[in-house]
Amino acid sequence: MTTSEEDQAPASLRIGEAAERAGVSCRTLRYYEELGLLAPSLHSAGGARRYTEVDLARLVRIRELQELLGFDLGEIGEILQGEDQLADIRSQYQAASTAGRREMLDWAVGINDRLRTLVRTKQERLAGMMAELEAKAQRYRTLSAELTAELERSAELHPADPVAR
Amino acid sequence: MTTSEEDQAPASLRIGEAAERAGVSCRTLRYYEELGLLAPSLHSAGGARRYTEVDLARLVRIRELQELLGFDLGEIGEILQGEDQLADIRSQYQAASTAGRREMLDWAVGINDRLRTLVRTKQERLAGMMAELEAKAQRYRTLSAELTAELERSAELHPADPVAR
DNA sequence: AGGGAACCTCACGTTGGCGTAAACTTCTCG
DNA sequence: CGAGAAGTTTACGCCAACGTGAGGTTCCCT
Repeated sequence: MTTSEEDQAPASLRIGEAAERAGVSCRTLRYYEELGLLAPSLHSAGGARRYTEVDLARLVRIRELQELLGFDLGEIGEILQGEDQLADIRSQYQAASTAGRREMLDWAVGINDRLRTLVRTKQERLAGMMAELEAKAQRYRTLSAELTAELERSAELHPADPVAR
Repeated sequence: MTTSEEDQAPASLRIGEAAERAGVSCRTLRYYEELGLLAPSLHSAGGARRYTEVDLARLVRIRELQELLGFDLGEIGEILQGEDQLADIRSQYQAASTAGRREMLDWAVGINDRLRTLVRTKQERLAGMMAELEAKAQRYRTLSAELTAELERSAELHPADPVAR
């Protein structure tokens, strides 16, 4: 009956495992920590970093903001900060005044809006690019057919083609 | 009767105009030229760069490959190179042997396929991200409603609120 | 218990993609 | 035709985002 604990296993990963699963280097993880982007939620007795699945999810999030949306690590820090504050609100719901909560919420909503707009823009640009690429692919198919026809004509003119075996 | 000339006007832009229209700096244009990515198709008598609309389109293409797809300038060079060769095929159609043309065409098709796959992948990841963002936005709306309700309850308990004017 | 793999903290090195200053020439417009 | 704006080359500068040792500690497995 572990109903109230759900997934209590910390499932702690060492830095090498975490890095490999996210497709980055150990150095990158330590660098993110140095920038205050991602701190392992646990440490071994000897001081080795231990990452949870939650940490890993955050890492993946960072990489998406970086690679997909093209933010630099400073901007990513600001974005995550707002969300972290909101997470705090939910867990310690009494911590802030109503007005303070409203302020934080509005801030997070603002970021969310901007992100969604940015994603939409990227989606549209990508769609445009995809259209061009497909048009080009179509032209390539035409060209390829022409070349094949040319080759066959040439084969008819010179039917004797020495082929081994 | 300029039927056979169509758009003969070179519409040549100076480097500053070209840069501004593409949203980059002059230095960037010179740098791209240095890397062999983008050469102005014309020069003034004194040696000043003159860009055509075609050049500008190429510049926009470079920027899309860079910002949207995240290629570095070296990779972009390789991509453009294949397409340039193919453009050569079409204009000087006699220049290469049939086999040679087939080879170039296959190369360009390969690049096109890879690009389309990459764009598709990005589109899917962006869609996933958008879904998360919208889910989050929905949660925010719920939270906001709760806060508003809380505020109104508080207003009923303390109706006397001194307001100027 | 012991030994190799993995981890730790400095701290300096590297690379891409331009920014910027200097010294000079060219363009363009009144 | 003259002058200020814009362009040219050359060359050093700069920052983000890590890479790469060095030298030492810890983990973990048998």
